[in-house]
Amino acid sequence: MRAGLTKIQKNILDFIINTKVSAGMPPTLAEIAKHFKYKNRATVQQHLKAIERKGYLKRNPKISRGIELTLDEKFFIPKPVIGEVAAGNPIVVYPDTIDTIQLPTIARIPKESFLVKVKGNSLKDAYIFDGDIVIVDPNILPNNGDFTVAILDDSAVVKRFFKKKKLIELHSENPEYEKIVISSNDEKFNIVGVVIGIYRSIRKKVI
Amino acid sequence: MRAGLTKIQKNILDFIINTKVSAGMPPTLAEIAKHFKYKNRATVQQHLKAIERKGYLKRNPKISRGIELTLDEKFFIPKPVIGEVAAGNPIVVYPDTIDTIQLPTIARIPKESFLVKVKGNSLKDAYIFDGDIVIVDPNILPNNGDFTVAILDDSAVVKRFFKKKKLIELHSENPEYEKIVISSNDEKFNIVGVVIGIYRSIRKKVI
DNA sequence: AATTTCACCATACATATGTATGGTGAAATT
DNA sequence: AATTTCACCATACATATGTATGGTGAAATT
Repeated sequence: MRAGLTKIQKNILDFIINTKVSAGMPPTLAEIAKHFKYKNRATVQQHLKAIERKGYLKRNPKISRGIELTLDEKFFIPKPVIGEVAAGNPIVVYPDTIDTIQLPTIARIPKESFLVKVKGNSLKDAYIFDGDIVIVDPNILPNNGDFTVAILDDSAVVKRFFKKKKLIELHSENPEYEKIVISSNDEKFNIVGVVIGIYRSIRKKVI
Repeated sequence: MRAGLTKIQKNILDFIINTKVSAGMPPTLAEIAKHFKYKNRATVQQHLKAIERKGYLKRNPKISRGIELTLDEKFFIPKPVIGEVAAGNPIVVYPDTIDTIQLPTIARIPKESFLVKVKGNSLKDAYIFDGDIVIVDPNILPNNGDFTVAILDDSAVVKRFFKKKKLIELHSENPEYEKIVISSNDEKFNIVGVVIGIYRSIRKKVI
């Protein structure tokens, strides 16, 4: 993903995506320059030109904030957002393990919330399936029974959350999966957020 | 809804919402002025001030396009989008009938597609439930087996689409419901679009 | 060794942008 | 009858904004 972009170009593209997500609109050249501590906008201009040439965005000439993203679908993978969420603990995706998740986000969703792609069928009895995308709010605390995204030993899971006296239980919604029990102060355990919605792509193919 | 706003203020607010949906960012004062054929931006400025005073938006001073919407949730009801879709045939919602739908839209979704709220459980075997929101693309033609939104005698339905020789069949995904059979040239029948995704709000309550 | 790419810089410019101020006339309210 | 609100107008201004042009030095490529 993001093939062909240099490290700096990728950072700028990520910043644009993030600004769209958090501010609801793309940044101006000056805002990008300020963020990357460039002394002038011409540098940004040249980077944008390069990124555009590589096909990752489209510019609307003369229009302020006229940066359009041309990524596949409306889904992006904005590392920075995740960085904020899991602070120094970037979420690792184990591609072939059940229950791990991928972390994309959609162009415009509630501030600071983000999207997560579900792998595996441990939640199928709650009608959440492999490939579904769940929308996660990192700013609310989970109540018992809520679906939560949690980090466990460098892998991220979506499970139903139950807090007991000294333990936390993570339940699946599929009898084939056993519940996970962790002590509340386990350092390898971290709650990322609460699932507030799910999204599923339905059409098999566009012909 | 939109209580307290004058007709003109409401139109301006709707235009802002629509611009956010279609262009991915709010308009500038000049763009609003152009759309409403105002000779200068000061008029727009004063309207925005009034709309802000009534609590429907928040302005970020000095920032271009710095108009933030403060509406409940991220859901709006942008008449114009629907108008395009059902062209002169506004979708009627029968609140107590099974299978009818409501038509809201989300702040940022694929261009020209829109959202539809499902009522009834006729699609439950496809894991689409009462209250789910389906995302509809009006620009693709349905293939057999696609979920489609169709208008039938002034009521809108979400069903699986099958085209036979001279007939069109609309199937439910629930054995309790019979299929609907219409002749292809029935004037009271109209395909609105194809369901490309579903969205479900999951959290019961924020405490 | 020569050339290209990459990542910056400075400067300049037309125009876009938000904002401030003051004004007009009609309609609604007090 | 006096006042306020509403819906526009014109003009002015500082600064934001995208863009164009030309330049430097390091790294990568040919």
